[in-house]
Amino acid sequence: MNVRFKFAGMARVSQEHLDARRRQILDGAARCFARNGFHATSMQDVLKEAGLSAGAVYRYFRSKEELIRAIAEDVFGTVRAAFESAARETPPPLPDVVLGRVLGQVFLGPQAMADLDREGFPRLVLQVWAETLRDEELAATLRRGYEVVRDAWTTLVQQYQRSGLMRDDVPADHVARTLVAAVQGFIAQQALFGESGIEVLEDGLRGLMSVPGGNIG
Amino acid sequence: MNVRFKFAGMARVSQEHLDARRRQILDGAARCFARNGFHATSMQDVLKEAGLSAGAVYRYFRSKEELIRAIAEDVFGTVRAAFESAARETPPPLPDVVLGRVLGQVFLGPQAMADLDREGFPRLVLQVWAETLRDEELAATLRRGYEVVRDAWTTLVQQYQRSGLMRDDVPADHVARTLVAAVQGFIAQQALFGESGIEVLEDGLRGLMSVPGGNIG
DNA sequence: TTGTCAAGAATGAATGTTCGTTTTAAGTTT
DNA sequence: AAACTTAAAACGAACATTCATTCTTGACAA
Repeated sequence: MNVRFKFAGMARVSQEHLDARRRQILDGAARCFARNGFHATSMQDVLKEAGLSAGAVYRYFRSKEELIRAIAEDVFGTVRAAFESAARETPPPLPDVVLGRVLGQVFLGPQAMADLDREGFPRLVLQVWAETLRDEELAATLRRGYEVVRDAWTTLVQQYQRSGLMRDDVPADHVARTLVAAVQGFIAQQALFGESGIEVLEDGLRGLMSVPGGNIG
Repeated sequence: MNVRFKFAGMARVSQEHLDARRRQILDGAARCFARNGFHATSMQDVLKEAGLSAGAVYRYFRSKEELIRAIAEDVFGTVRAAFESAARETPPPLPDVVLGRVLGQVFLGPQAMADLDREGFPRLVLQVWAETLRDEELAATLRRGYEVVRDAWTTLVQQYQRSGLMRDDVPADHVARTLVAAVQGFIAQQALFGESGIEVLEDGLRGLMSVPGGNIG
């Protein structure tokens, strides 16, 4: 390279190389963690899966906890992006279609976690949820993201209500939370009981949408 | 000694005492595990919480794994019982009511896990899900239980369909899975975002039930 | 009732192992 | 050869589990 000044500490390898190494570690770790959880996976498991030595990995992540957090935030980001992009569609499709879009994005979407196969990702989500219960910083991050998602979905539901598509005597954010819950539950089922098509949730919502009434309360 | 019959293994303390000790260990362990997860909880944490020594605990449970499995199966049982009893109600109430019953049972129900407070139980459920991904024996148990629940709920949905309450061009078991997913997702939300009333899910379903149409497909 | 005793129940310090992390030495690139 | 990265050995801490020991219980003799 024709750089004239070389400062002490100047990187010897390109930024792309550094980024690729980081991603190589994250991908290997994600595979391990999806398989065995964070705390039953040793750093040596991660090293082997990533094909690197301890020194290498500890150059990119100061500790196992930092690695776990990086993975968890990747997962948060992927899921959150799926929820947000589906809520932004105009005009808003009916709930069954919206939830189908979310799941499509989560499982196939713009490859934040490209390296994980379709069954790996839901497993990782469950591990991240469990870890979130132990790590107040992760919990705070998740809550912040969830608030944004819930607001977007509440707005979506209010559009249904204003257009007369949905009764407006139920709080919009209760409906929003329920839709989010359906997706979360479906992800849990994918992890626990194996893969199944997105149409399961779509059909399920269509069935529910055809039930008249419900108690006024 | 002129004792005529002395059986080896003759109980020195009452069966109630043994049962109470076992429960004391399970309750302490459940509190620890709900707080910190299975693998970030040491046996010494469990011992302290239960107020017993290592030897005492290892008399009742051969290993940490055996303790984890006992806890997990308690959790499975509690959730499964809630799903089953709600599905058995005749005549079947509308979906919003049925799901409300399930949640009521899970959070307040016949105290299988009496010792855990309301926020503790959903946390424990998430930890058990995560552990289930690592333990094929737990996974098999969960799948067996889930099949029974899904069958019961499919039957319930078929009753809706036969009575004309729900369109019958969607597979009943897809609707059943969706209802179960909504409950699972709600439990996850309880653990991750804090408590909220059962009426959130009830209202949410009522809102959805009032949406007409949905694509035929 | 009271005292005795064998066996079950409980203890907690000790054990060997495994973990995350650091250090050190060899290698690679420019 | 300088600048920097990687590999591998090594370390202390923490872990699950064991075991020699002490305490407790309840049947039975008197």
